[in-house]
Amino acid sequence: MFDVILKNIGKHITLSKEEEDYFTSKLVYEVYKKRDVVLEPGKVALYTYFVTDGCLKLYEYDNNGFENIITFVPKDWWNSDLYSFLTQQPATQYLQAIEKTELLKLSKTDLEDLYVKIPKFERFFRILHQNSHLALTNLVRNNSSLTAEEKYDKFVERYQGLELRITQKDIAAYLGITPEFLSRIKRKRKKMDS
Amino acid sequence: MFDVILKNIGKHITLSKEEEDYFTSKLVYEVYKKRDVVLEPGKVALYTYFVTDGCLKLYEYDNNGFENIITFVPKDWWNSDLYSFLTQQPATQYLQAIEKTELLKLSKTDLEDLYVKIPKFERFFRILHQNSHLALTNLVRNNSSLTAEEKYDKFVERYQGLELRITQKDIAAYLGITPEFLSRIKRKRKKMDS
DNA sequence: CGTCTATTTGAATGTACTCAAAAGCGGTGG
DNA sequence: CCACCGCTTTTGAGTACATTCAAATAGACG
Repeated sequence: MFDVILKNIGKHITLSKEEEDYFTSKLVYEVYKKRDVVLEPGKVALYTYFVTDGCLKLYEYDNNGFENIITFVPKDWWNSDLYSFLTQQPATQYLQAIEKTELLKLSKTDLEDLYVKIPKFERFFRILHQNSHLALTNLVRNNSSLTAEEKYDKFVERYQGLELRITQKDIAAYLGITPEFLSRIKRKRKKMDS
Repeated sequence: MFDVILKNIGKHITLSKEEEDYFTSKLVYEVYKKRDVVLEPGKVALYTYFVTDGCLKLYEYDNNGFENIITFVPKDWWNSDLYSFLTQQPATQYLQAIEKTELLKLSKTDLEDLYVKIPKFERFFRILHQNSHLALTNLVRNNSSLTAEEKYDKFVERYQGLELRITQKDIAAYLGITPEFLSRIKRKRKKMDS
């Protein structure tokens, strides 16, 4: 049950058996059905989540009432409403399963304790946020220099096969374009392939 | 000379006098004139930079040959070509002074040593990257849901007064719009003000 | 099977871009 | 200290990429 997360952590730090046991004792396992909501606006993000199977979407509504998908959270990824989790203010984002999803959650207080008891976790999350920083910088660059068509290609490339499990509507909401326009892009693709 | 950076670090961790001295002994002070290049593509980012006065821009050229400003680095901010700094591969980004700029640089090897000798720095940079993660998530959201006009307003709001020291061309390159279009936005603003 | 939502398609529209040219401004040399 | 050069900013006209709204079709789920 903890194999996936221990392997994920093992990429950056090495834990002793005791440390692994202490860490996993703080994790709570949960299963969500398709469309189940893990976190929603108004509630405080008490946990950060690690997906062991399935996929979540992190999104919110913009001022025009459009669903704006911030990121998908597939297997082996960590996420939460980061602002809410850090400040313990009410969330503004939804975290929702787009298919049956299994995850492990870790509470803010347990994480803070973990930083103190096993400082290697400072390193682990330093590297994790550092990588997010890098990935988001790339995303910002892409979004401002690529056309919708090119963004779609990058998306397919990056999420390797995940695009087959996500609805077009959600992909459009992630790319920041209308579902209608994404439909036109895909039609064009099909024509060019044949 | 080290006041600004020690205060910056003191926001998140507390160092003893010895730790402060060890840390500052690793810093190298440099002054750049307007338009001087701090880092350029092809060279490896051996350092991460902390600006104590002035302002840098971090940018690169996209596939269409347009200058794409990733971020401005004003006083009290850290930055570098993060990918190059972490992997020690050649940089793809330019780091350049947009006005006379004073900075402190810290080498990759000294930083790695620092993580080992004073693990509190893991915490410090964990928090720093965590905050970048948060800020970049906001930026991605803004970029996909706001019009160019609204993005400009957010920019002015966020960089409080810095927009007066930056050319319109650079602001446009940061916002991902043409300088011509930014000019039209500002004209519209002036009309509405009067 | 029926309902509800997602996807496709069409036509009109809007936001931002391209290219071109004029005006403004800053830095440098005489 | 002024004049000139080069770069930035402004303005105009035409265009492209992506949206809006509407309606038809397809597909998912109970």
